[in-house]
This record gives sequence, structure tokens and C-alpha cells, in this order.
Amino acid sequence: MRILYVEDEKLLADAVSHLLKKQGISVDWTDDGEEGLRLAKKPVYDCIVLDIMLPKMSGLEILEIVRKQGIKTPIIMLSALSEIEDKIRGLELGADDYLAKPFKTTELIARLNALNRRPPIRDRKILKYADLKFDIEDRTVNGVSLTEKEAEILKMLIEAGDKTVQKDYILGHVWGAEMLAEDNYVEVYISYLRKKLASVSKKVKIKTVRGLGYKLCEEK
Amino acid sequence: MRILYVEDEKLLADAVSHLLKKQGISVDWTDDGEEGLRLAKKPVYDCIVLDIMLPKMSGLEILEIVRKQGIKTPIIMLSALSEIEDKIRGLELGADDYLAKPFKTTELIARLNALNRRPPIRDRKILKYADLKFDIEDRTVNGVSLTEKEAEILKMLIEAGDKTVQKDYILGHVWGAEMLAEDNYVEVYISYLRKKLASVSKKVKIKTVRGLGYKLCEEK
DNA sequence: TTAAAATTTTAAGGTTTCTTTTAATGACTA
DNA sequence: TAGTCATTAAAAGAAACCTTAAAATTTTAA
Repeated sequence: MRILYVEDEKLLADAVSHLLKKQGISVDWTDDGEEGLRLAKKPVYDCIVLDIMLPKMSGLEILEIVRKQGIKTPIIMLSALSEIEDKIRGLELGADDYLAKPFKTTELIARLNALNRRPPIRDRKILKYADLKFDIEDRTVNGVSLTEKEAEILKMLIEAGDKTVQKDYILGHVWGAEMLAEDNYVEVYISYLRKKLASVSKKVKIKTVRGLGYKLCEEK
Repeated sequence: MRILYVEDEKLLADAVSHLLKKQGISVDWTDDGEEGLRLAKKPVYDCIVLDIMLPKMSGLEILEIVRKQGIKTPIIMLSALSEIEDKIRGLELGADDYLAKPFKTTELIARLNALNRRPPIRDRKILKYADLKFDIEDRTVNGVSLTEKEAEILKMLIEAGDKTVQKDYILGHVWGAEMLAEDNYVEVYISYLRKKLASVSKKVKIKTVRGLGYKLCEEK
């Protein structure tokens, strides 16, 4: 896990960073609001921890701008005990959690973990056809892994359902506009796919529609 | 609430104790480091307040010993303004907060309350996958120790379970946002990890998903 | 502070896997 | 049956990946 920590008290920041690193959490630290805003836009952080009192630009301002740009990275706000109204304001602006200073680092760790336990934004897409389960991210069908081209073709076939996918269509979409590619490429890959599907399902076959293309079908 | 207060300035200690008692906080005071250590081990205190400059044994030493013995009582360090590095060191050693001298007693009370707002749950987290046991704090898998980067990567892989972790994701979250890093870094570290895992488990392997990333798998 | 140790980065060569190409053979239909 | 279309195997080529060792850097200990 990697977090961005915007905090102007260097001592506190050092100590907290050190403890977080012990937990296997990488920390990018800055004491500057503007720098914080710039970094916050990078899509590598699992969480952003924002102190409210900062030079140049307050944590609340950063929060507001970041959220207005549609960035959904979880954000935890930090503030001194007295600034209670800031808590409300922060949550209204789209913060995910709030921690009063002083806080125990274990508490911060607990909250970081809590925020990252919730289902990841990109949910796992699994295409299904009969007894086939095709995991796009893993590039596997029922466990066996496919190469990139195999996967692209299978995706088309499953998405087409029982309809025929034309050979030219596959050629155009998998090999692209550079029409140096030949019909035979598709034929070769269909062959590979058939072999892998056979090892994984008795039911599903790729049927060829002569002169047109291919489609999936389910046999009993 | 009951606290242990280790402080060698008797006048200050008396004054602070008096004010805390007014707030219903019982104070056990000692001016002696060794005595402090002995008392600190007793599981009766809600918080321990440790001055750093002490005769015989410094507050930092007490802190270190106490934490090494697995005692989780919240600890607040006190230090003069000048002893800046001590603060960092204190937090690194497992202190929960620090307060610079001179301080207002109200401030101390606020922090005592803050630390006791929540139950102190500092559990040692051990991630597991098949027969792997990965201790995050120790940075060891089944006994063998990992470097920081190795550990971060293994943590990601275990947390992903059987899902593929993309190479770019690893790069971004381990090496950071500024993207000077190259693919080869990941490959090198995967190689190191494989070597260490092999020495520790026959079952678990890191599988590469070509063009995508890596994932753990368990072999029979 | 310096020296030693550990870790990280760099770089190069080797290996594996995937893609493309070729081509021989088999199957369909006009 | 001729001619088109489909399947398969196998090779050559390309790209991704692995490993290693040494250089550079950071950390640790004295």
C-alpha cells in the first residue's frame, strides 16, 4: 500500500512515516499544500492523509479540488482537537474518515486498512457462457491461462453469445487496421482456443460457420 | 483513569499531579528511571508519561524495554524543546505521543483523553497464504527475512490472493509516482522473492502472467 | 565519523513464451 | 472432381521475461 501524507510538522511526519513503513506501507510525504495537490492527482495512492492546517493551501482546499476533479482516492483528514467543525466540513467535501490530533499511529494504520478493505474500485469482471468462466483480468478460462490474442478472441465470442462473429471482424479488431494480416491467422488462433477449451469444458465448442466466421455453442 | 508519571523535577511533578487529580486522574509518580521501569510493567496504568531526561535510566531506555516486552500501555514522552531528535526516536520506539516542555497541563489532559478514547489494539498482523506466514513487522516469511521492497511486493501478492497483480501496479505502488522506475526493477525483485520463497515453501510459487503481471499459486 | 554490511539500481546476456509465417493435409460444395 | 475453405503442425522471428553480477547507494554499527 502506498499513501500520500501531507503534513507540515516534520517531526511528526518522520515518526509516523517510520511506523507506517514498518507495516509495509510506503509513504510519500510533503509539507507543502500545492505539492500535495499535484501528487494527489497521481493514480498511485491507496489513500491520502491530509492535515488541515498547512502553509499556502489548507487540507480542506486540497480535498475540495481533488474531489471536484473526480479523483476517488480515499482521503483521511487530520486536525487538532479544537477544530471540530472542520471535521464536519471535511466529511461534507468528500473525505472518507477523520482523525483528531494527537492520534496513535496504530489508529491511523487501522483506518488505512479499513478504507482499503472495502471492495476495490475496479471489480473483477468475469464473462460467462454455459460452464465457461472467463476472467478478463487474469486472462484465464476456468483456470487455464490464455495468451493475449487468444483472450481477445474468446472475449468477442462470449460477448456475441450465440451469434456468429465474422472472421473479418476478428481480424480487424484483434490485428488492427494494418491489413497485412491474413485470414489464416484467425484460423490458427481458433485452433489454439479449441484445444484449450476442450481441456476445460466438455460442453462448449467453437462452431465454424463456413464462409462467415465462428460462434460458440453448447452441446449436451 | 490511572497513570504512571516518571519525572525528576519534583516541583513540576507535584504541580502536574495536583492538577491531574483535580480531573479525576490518579497519578503514581516516581523520579527514578529504574523504579519507573518496574512500575511500567504493571498492567494497571491507562497511560505512562515519561520524561526523557532522568537519572540512572533515560525515558527512551524505559520506553524501549517496555515495548520490547510486549507491553502496550499508551506512552507519552516529555522532552525539552531542544531534544528534537528524541521525539522522533521516541515515536519510532513505540511511543504514542510526545509533548514538548514546558507544556500546559490542560494539553496533557487532552492527550491523555485522546489516547484513552479507543481501546489500544496493537495486534501483530500475520498474513497467510497456503503454508506461508508473512510477519509484516518483522518482515519475515516463515523465518527468512525480506528486504523492504521484497516485503512490499509479497504483501501485495498475498493480499491479492489468487488474483493477478499487474506489473505497473507494483511499480507505481512500490517505487512511487514519479515513474523513473523501469519494468526490470520488478523482474529483479520477483526473482529475489522466488529464491527466498523456494527456500521456505515447496508449494507456493510466483506465477507470471505474461503481459500482465504476477500472482501466487499453490502447487500440489 | 568512518568502515562495513545490506539493499537497491543498472546493465547485459540468456531463456522462455508468444506471435507470425509457411505449408501440408483434410473437408466441404458447386 | 475442382476449387475453395479449414485445420493443424511446425519453424522462424519477436517480445517479454529471468537471472546474475557488479556498481551505486543507503543503512548500520563501531
